[in-house]
Parts: sequence; C-alpha cells; structure tokens
Amino acid sequence: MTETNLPENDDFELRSFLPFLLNQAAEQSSLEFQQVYKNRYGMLRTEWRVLFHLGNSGEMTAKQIGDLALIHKTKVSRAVAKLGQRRYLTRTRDERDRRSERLALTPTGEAVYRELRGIAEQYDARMAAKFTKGEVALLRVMLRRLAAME
Amino acid sequence: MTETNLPENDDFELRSFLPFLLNQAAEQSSLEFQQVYKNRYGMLRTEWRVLFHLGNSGEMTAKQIGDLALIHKTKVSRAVAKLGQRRYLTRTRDERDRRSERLALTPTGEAVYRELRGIAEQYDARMAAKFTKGEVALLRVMLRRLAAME
DNA sequence: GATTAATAGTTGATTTTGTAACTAACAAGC
DNA sequence: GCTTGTTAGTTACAAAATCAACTATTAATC
Repeated sequence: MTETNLPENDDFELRSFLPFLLNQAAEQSSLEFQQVYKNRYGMLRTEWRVLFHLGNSGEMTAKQIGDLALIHKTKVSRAVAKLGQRRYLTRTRDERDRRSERLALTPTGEAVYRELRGIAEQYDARMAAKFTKGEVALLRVMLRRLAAME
Repeated sequence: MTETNLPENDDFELRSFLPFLLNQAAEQSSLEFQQVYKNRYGMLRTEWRVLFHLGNSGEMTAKQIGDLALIHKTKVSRAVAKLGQRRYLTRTRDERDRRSERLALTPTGEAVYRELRGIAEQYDARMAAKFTKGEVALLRVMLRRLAAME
C-alpha cells in the first residue's frame, strides 16, 4: 500500500541479479541430488565431492582434491577421514613426500561412486533437457568462466 | 601413473556437471561481494539477503522473504532479529493475522540497502561484461528456469 | 463453539563449518 | 648441517547452520 517512501524500484531487479540467480539455481539443483547421497549413504556434500573426484580422476592426494574442487583443506581432511572410516577409500603414505597420502577408492567406494555417478548423469541430462544442445553448451562455458576456472 | 584399474573416465566430466558448475560459479560470485557486507557492516549472508529483499520489494513478512529467497524460517528469524537490533528494520504485528509481523526498513536500513545495492549493481555489471548482451540475457533466462522460478 | 489441525515465528540442542594454531616433513640459504 | 621458511594435513575452538520442539494464533471440522 504505502510504497511511496521506498527507494523506488528503479531499474534494479533482484530477480535478475546474477549472484542471486546463480545462488538460487545452484541451491535448487543440488537440493534434489543431495537427498540421494544424504539419505541413502549418510554422506555430507563435501564427502560426496571428494568421493566423486577420486572416482573420476583416480588416485589423488587431499591437497590435489582441495585445489581442484576449491574445497578448504580442513573440510577435505574431515571428509577423507569419514570416507576412510567407512572403508570407501584407502590412505597410503607417499614415500616420496611423507607429508602427503595417496588416496584411492576401495571396491566399495568405487561401487558407491558408480551408483551416484549414474544418478548424477541422469540428473544432469534432465537439467540439460530443458534447453537446446547449443544453449547448454553455452551455459557450461559461461558458468566455467564465471567460476574463474578459465 | 597407474590409472589402469580405475573405472575409465568414460564420457563423464565432473567439470561439466551442471550442479557442480552452478555451485562453483555461485560460490565464486558471492565471495568477493561477501567481503563488503561482512567487513563493512558485519552482516551475515542471510542478513544481507533479507535486507536486500526488503529494500527491493518493500514491506514483507518473514514468511514471504523465506519463501521467495528459499531461506529456512529459522535463518530468516535470526537474521530479522539481528537487523532489528541494529535498527535496520521495524517489526509491526499484523493485526489481520497476529502471528506474523510486517517488516520494513528504517531510513538507516534503507541507506545501507542503497549503498550495498549500488555495489551489487556494479558487480553484476562487471560479471555481465564478460559476455555479450544476448548471452547474458540467455543466461538469466536459463538460470531462472533452473531455479524453477518459472 | 469446542477440538483438532495448520501456520508464523522463536528457541535450544546438535551438527557442520570456518579460523587459528599446531605437528611433521620437506626445501633453501647460508 | 643447521637455521628459516614452506607445505600437507590435523586438531581445538568459535561461529553458523540445521533440526526438533515449542508458543501463539488462525483455520477447519464436527
């Protein structure tokens, strides 16, 4: 009713503000998938991400995972600890640099990874299906640029 | 070196997985701006978001803000409490439904909102400048659709 | 109109994250 | 080879988010 003393909406639209839109889209897109790894495997988001990187790229150190996925080392450390407890991965001291450990999925870990990856692929496909191939390709390029990954 | 016993990268690329990309881009885009409202006003992300919605849409209830911004009611509640303490907003019991309160920015709150909005606009423009106008328009449409806002 | 269900919002307990300080191992400079 | 600096990873403590239970009010049902 009394919007008269408000700063006049001007031309600014919150609904078009990129950080806001990115956040909403990211939130929404991870929500559904979160149910899977959370309810089915009791995993946290960081754990799922670490598992995913290991499944995807093979043997890595915690440092490498953190750098690649932009996850802080304390979060990686805790995720690795939990995944280790659940026997999803093994930790082998690197004899060339005894500060770091080479992490690798166990058969159990790989099985979980494969199932989750399958679901992820379906999910990605469903999202992509909302647009044309060209649009999705452009979207990925833009997002990658915005994430400053290139 | 020994990638032989790994589940063969197949055609799946984590770096192209949409929820992952969206998350990275959203994270990156809010990081720099976070410094502003955090360091300059000691605000939390949720507080900034509540302030922003109020400044943008005028008088609202906590419920409305939560629904619009996909923020859980406990987070909204605490953010509103803090913004109230700082005299950024006033809370008026709605006499038509005495469970809810009509929230509105004070002049102080509006001033803060306006400054932050200005910075946000510049930030948005800088992000948009990475692409052509057409690309950005498409990006906004796609993000809005992915956020299931339409 | 009394009872039950639903809703707006708050609060306290638990979980997760973020920040700093720490250990252990390596690297560089002298 | 010994001090100084750096790096991989962990841990302790503080801050924040999540979850469950709660109050107050309204709506629905009988």
